[in-house]
Amino acid sequence: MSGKRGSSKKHGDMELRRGPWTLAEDTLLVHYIAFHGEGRWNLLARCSGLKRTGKSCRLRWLNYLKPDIKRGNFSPEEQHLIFELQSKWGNRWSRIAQYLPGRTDNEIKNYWRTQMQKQARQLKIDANSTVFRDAVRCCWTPRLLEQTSFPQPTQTPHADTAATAIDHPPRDLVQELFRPSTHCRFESRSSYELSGAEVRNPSTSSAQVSDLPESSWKRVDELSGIEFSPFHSGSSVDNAHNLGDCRLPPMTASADSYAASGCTTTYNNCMNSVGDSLWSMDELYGTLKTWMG
DNA sequence: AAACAGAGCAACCGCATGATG
DNA sequence: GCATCATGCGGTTGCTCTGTT
Repeated sequence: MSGKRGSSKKHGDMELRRGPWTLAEDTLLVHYIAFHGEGRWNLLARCSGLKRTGKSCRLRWLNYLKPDIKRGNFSPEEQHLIFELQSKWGNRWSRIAQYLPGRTDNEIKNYWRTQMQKQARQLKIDANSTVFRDAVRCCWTPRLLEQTSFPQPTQTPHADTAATAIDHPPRDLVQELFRPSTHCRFESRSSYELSGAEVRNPSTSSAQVSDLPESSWKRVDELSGIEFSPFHSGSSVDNAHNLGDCRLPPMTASADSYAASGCTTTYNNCMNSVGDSLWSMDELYGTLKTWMG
């Protein structure tokens, strides 16, 4: 990147400030917007007396000063929604942010990078890999669901209506998004290879999801304006929703049998690494046992 | 207590897109 | 159709804080 933060640079005849905003600048910006409203950021930058670019003013307002911005940790609902929507859409942070009222794309982006990629690092798995997504879906999702209660939305968002504000994502959307996790199955043999490279079993990969009536998924589309059909195929992003059938080695099998099958690394890494972070070991074991009956 | 490392996050940049003349 | 400007988005940087040694 050219230029360090905190320095200033010429813009026409004016010396532009950069770097962290001061309280005085914040106050000035807030008051200006209170009187003149948002938008026309370059004009705002010139007329407000702020020695900042319009871009900088906009960013500061949207990411920090705007009154409805929510602060603090992400709730389980929010965490799960971020995961699901990122799986679906990739790094479309502004789009994802539309479904998390009060959260900014920047905040979500930072959250994803720090939290998710930290988990992936600990598991020694690529955060973008199917292995990691499956691990999160099967180990983390149920825990989030336990902690989750979704009040009815006050308004339904639409993918093409960026300015629509909601208090919560649509209940049906969330239920459908979360549904695949309830279909997780543990089989006696892992379909994963070492080092994060995965081999999926195409014969069973969507069996559980396919049990769902397609109409229910279409209903979600109508409500949310976004496509969550698990029946679509094609891009990897779309395929991320075909993961209703999660495969991990059974907990009761011996280590030797895993070693023989050559698929212990991912699983062991998972079990050895997750205890101090996203998942607690006790809860994870409990969840796994529940699933296994 | 000091030094160091890593995480978190605010802010910057380049690029894409849309609006306007 | 083209040029210019404004706005928005996603990737990246680097400062600050916190935990560890």
